[in-house]
Amino acid sequence: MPVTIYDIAQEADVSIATVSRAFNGHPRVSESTRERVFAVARELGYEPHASAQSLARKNTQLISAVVPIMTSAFFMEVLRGIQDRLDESHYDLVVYASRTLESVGGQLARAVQRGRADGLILVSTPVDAGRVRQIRGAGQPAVLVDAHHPEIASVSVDNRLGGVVATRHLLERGHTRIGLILPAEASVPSLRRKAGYEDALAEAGLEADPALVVHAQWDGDHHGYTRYAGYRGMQELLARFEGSPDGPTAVFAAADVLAYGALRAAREAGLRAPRDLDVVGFDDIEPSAYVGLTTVRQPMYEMGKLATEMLVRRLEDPAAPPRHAVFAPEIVVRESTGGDLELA
Amino acid sequence: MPVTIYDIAQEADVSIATVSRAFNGHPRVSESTRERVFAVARELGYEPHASAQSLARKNTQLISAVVPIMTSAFFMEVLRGIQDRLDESHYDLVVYASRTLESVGGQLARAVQRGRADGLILVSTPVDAGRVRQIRGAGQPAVLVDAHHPEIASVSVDNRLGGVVATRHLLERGHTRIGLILPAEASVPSLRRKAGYEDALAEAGLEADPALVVHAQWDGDHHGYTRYAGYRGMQELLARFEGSPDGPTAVFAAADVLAYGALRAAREAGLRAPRDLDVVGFDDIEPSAYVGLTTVRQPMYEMGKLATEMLVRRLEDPAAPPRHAVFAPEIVVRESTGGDLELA
DNA sequence: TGGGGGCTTGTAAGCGCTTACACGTCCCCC
DNA sequence: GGGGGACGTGTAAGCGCTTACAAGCCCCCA
Repeated sequence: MPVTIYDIAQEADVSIATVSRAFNGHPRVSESTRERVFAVARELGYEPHASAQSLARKNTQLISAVVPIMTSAFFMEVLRGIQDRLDESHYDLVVYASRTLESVGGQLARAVQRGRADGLILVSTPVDAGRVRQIRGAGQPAVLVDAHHPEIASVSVDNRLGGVVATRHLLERGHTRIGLILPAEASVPSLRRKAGYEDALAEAGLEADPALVVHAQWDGDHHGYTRYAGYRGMQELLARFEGSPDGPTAVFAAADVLAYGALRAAREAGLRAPRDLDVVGFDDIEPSAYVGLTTVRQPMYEMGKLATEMLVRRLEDPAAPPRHAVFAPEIVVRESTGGDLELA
Repeated sequence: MPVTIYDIAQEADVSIATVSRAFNGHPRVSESTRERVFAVARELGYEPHASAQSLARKNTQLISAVVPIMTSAFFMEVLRGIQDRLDESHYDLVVYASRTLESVGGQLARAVQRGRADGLILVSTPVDAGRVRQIRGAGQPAVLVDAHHPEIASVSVDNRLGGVVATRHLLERGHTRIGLILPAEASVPSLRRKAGYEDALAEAGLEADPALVVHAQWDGDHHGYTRYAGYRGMQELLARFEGSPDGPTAVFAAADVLAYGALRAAREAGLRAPRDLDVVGFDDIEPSAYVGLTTVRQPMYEMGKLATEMLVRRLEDPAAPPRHAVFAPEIVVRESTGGDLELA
């Protein structure tokens, strides 16, 4: 039989209220009683019952995170940040990793069920009016990561600036014919990156050539964010300029995974980065360091940490207004654009 | 104010018991009543309160997974398997990602708190007698992944066989001087892999040369499973045979991350795989496909899925005996030992 | 026509905790 | 010496559900 607060009360010869107070650090419990209660509890191996506490306290000490698995490597980093911040608190983390953007709705519904969790972190999930209603209806504070909505707190990166930074880097290396590989399904972040690409070109007095922009074929998975999509995208780009002298001498892929595929396609076509072609990605997920990909870094770990920080703060002080934090992305120059090898 | 079962009962003019029955699909509720209840519930936006249900039903519909973050890429795959199986059930997942093996104890304690979750999945976490007691004491079924203990159900890979397979592959490619890079902190899996390495050598009539085995210097992180450790390990291996003709012509790294570092060190020393040196890893985490690393594949996704399957089964039928599933690892030949490039 | 049985529903007792309110002590000070 | 606080503790009412038990109803058959 599991031992309950009643067993402790009886054994320590006090009421259950006192046991509860002792366990919750209530100031008005005499030192001697407290010690006796703890002694008995230790002896009997008592541990409060989480569900019972949740019901009585009206909070679960749980935070839920909803993430589309499409962002796996990205998500790992965000998760690390979340966990690290959570370790300093009393919250545990419930993860809803949906496989597709369509299933996010269902996951979200589970995440915001009454009495399930106290707060919500939504990663890389676009929110529309319906979602906002769903979230607000739940009455739990929420923070978006890698997404934005005026009514909900968020942590993201300046995607447009990221596009600018990537493109400028390529321009500085002397390129004027710069290809752009986007995911087929145009997400808001990818569109902002494209805008940055165009802005940087304009800044340099260059006109954007639509022929240099490809929306990488979507194979139905991960909403177009796959190596395969990047591979096909690069092939198409190369095919467009076959035999022409106007082909791209550099490529900006709107996500690292796309860049990996692009690099592969280039290699198969006999083009090596950076010898024959410069390639820049976006995200800086872990493998990028291994493969030496120059990329625009999103501080994923920090984003997860900050989002959690904001959420925990809101939980402690519900009156705190939602904030919108925007990180400035930085370029990490590696071999794919002639940078140095990295040590480790 | 949140709407409770009482509101529905009142509005639908039935007792709360009937509302509860209707929601739980109890057979003895008339069709008309059921419909009325649902109609009212939809109208009022009712949703059962998870904590209250947990308390009354004595189950939480939550499963907790404890993972050392050291296995991040590995864990991602396992997590995918867990999630996919969980999606078919009513369980949600609480993730305890500890940063070090030391902190696993604390995470475990939280995971098995009374009333927190119904079952437990422990990934890559060695369990000793104390842990077993901790787990059994919680009274919730548990399954280990990438670990083993006679008393607890588990899903793992035959690590010794993996070592054999990796080494045989190298032997078949004509190598006789095969280096072995292990993590500094000898874990059970890594020791089994080493045993396999030795067995395969013996099988080929070769004697294991201790000078070819290095325990990669530990930088305090991830328990020795880092690229940096592999990098230093490879450097040491090369240093040992500097100027000697007996140096290794191939290397088996007991984990992919170690192999990444080893490849880097080799490259810096002017050695390219597979031109000058063959390299085989272990795990087949995602980046290995990108970098073209030949490796021994652990079916991480399947392991996560099966572990969850076993756990859910135990939850449905507590009498079911714990099983021990062992997968046979397979080698995936890629460029680092002269294999083909992979498409995507 | 009366009694038994199957349906449907309600009553009420938990599940294990938290906490508002109240009560009794003891001490201090005027 | 009596009143007012502080302090420590107990009583009991929830928190929002589930479910055993019982009751009412209707129908059927002897």
